[in-house]
Amino acid sequence: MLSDPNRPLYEVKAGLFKGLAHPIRIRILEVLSTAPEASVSELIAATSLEASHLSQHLAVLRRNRLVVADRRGSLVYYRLAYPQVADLLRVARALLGEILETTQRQLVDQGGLPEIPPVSVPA
Amino acid sequence: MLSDPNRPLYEVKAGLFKGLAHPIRIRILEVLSTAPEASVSELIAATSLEASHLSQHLAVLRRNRLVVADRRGSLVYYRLAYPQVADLLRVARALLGEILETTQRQLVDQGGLPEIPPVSVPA
DNA sequence: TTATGGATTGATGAAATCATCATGTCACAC
DNA sequence: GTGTGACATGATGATTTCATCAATCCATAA
Repeated sequence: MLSDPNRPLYEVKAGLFKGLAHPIRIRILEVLSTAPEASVSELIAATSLEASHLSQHLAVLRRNRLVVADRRGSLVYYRLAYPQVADLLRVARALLGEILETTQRQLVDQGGLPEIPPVSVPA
Repeated sequence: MLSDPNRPLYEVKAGLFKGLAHPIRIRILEVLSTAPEASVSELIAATSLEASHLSQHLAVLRRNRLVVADRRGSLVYYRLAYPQVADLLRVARALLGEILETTQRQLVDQGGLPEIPPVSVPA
């Protein structure tokens, strides 16, 4: 595998997922999936994060080419770099729904009552 | 956001991506996407990893419910926990293709010759 | 020019992850 | 029972990521 010509590709792909591997960044991308764009101020409002903390995560998303930014006047607007990012989130949500549902059912089947009422998957 | 009822969902979803955020694990999932199942020995052969190292990554995948294992005799067979995992990889590959293509084009447009010939996206 | 609001960058320590190696478990043969 | 092959788990340092805070940059207003 070390000499696999596709190896760099796996790295890049893993980098893509790495960009997604944080709740805050998922949240940011979800917001940008529902609106064509959002300024940093709007994102601060939507996430209630401290500016610099949000900015750090935006930098990660930029580095992994998941979002693009452009400055207009004194504000910076962010949007998804590709519509496929929204696709990815959609597929992930579908998979997640399956996982949660199955896990839930397994708990019930094992005799123990589910501790938590069936979770809805709105996000 | 701290009081967002969907917050735990973002965490679970991020956990999902976290499970994917490593080249080796991507590689493992790609192998399992093309075959209905594979034993650990077969995965060792496919990845040329040391047994315990592979096992660690398989544990991560199991914890994040991306694969399931069952033991038959003295061998342990792994397969994707849900077909949607393959979907996710497919969508990721499509997005990755876009990213690489666009990045490539931007480099050319900026006047510098691309250092690397156009990358194919077979994996 | 200075000041101010909006956003990013840099530096720090805490926390999680990765890679390696040693140990432990499970199934089967003897 | 012992031994062996096939995997998994635990412990360790090295690396990376996260969260917080201070400092900086950039655009506009005064």
